[in-house]
Amino acid sequence: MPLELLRTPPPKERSDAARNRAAVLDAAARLFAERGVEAVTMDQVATAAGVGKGTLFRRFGDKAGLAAALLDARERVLQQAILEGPPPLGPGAPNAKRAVAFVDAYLDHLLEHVALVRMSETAAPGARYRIGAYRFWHRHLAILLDGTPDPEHASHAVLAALAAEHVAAILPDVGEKRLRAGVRRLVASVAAAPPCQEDPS
Amino acid sequence: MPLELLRTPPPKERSDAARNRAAVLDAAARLFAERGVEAVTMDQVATAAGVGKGTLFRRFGDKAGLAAALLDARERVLQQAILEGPPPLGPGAPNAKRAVAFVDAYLDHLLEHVALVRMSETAAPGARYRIGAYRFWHRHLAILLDGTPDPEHASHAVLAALAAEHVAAILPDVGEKRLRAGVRRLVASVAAAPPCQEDPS
DNA sequence: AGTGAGAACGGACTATAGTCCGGTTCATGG
DNA sequence: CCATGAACCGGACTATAGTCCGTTCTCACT
Repeated sequence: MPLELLRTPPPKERSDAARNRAAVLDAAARLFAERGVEAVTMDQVATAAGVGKGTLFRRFGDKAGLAAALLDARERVLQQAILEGPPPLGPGAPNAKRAVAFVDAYLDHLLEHVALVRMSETAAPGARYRIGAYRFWHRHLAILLDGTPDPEHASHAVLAALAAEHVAAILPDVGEKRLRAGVRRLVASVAAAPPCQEDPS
Repeated sequence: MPLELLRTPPPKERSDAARNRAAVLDAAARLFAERGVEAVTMDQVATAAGVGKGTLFRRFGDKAGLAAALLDARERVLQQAILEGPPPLGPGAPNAKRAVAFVDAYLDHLLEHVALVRMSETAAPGARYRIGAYRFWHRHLAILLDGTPDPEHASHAVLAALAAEHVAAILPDVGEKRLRAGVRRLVASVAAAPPCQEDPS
């Protein structure tokens, strides 16, 4: 028995489970695209997928989890580009340039799926900060902001300006152009702060 | 808009309405303090106040509105100190100093009522950006960041790092000390950015 | 193939936010 | 003091997220 439990790879997914998971993702993608994420209930997703609510929730946890699952593939593309892609997004460029490239790329991703990302971040309280994706972005940015006094906090602060809720709220006010420029400027000034900012009260 | 509803308007408030409003605020304050904001249902508030649910919701709109009403007095104190208090929070100090003083004071306020502010900001989607208080903070900070290329966006970005959701999430990670220092540094570097940051790609 | 353990299924069930509308109470003018 | 309309009251009602648990299906091992 102990030997069985030690198997590192995930225990194989049952065929019915796989079939239902695909059906749910398929139905959800279609419904969300048709009617908007907010307007679709979990009951509707379950019905459209030909699946019970219990199945839906056990698989994805909650509505945020379902949205996250739909975003998963896209996020992985971005993560891969960061880890192994060409500079300046990938390794090889100076940190400051990579940080700017990251926020640019992240905004591309975000603006293409605002509603979905927003759902994945806001359905549960504090959901955003618990999902693996956030951890990844945060760690990456913290490493790039290495020269600052507190890279961890600086990274959190920049990501706060990239929260879906925040972006969705200010986009109508400032527009995409100013938003992009503003975020670039933000990350640049945060990264460049220590050398020029010398004036503790 | 809720702010409008909270000020006793010119059209005289009926005596029974006033009595019920006071009873609700009283009961809500007590219950929230006793059991935590999240754990208290609107039904419980209504019952404890000796009032029907209809009354509760008509008066305060939703749970966010109730939380905002409870915070109203405190917020006004801070707003008053900003408008007419002594420097550096009030008028008279240089803008950069006032901006730092503002985030300090705002964090004092926020950390004292995280749960309540969080509820007022997150109960409804996008609630934070619609309530009058946010508008006030944003306008104030934008004026102080006048020298930056886009004060409006810079102000939004700093406030993003002060969102209750964000602060509540990172506080366990970084602690109050680093949080305060990080935010101070953020606003300082944002305010100081244009003179030192010279490197458009 | 037969079989048993356990994972997956699904729909009834619960909890809670927010809505609705008929009945009641207040403030004003006669 | 009484009539009257407007504003307010309150609890039954709706909608939806999320849970529970008896039943069904898969798969590995005889």
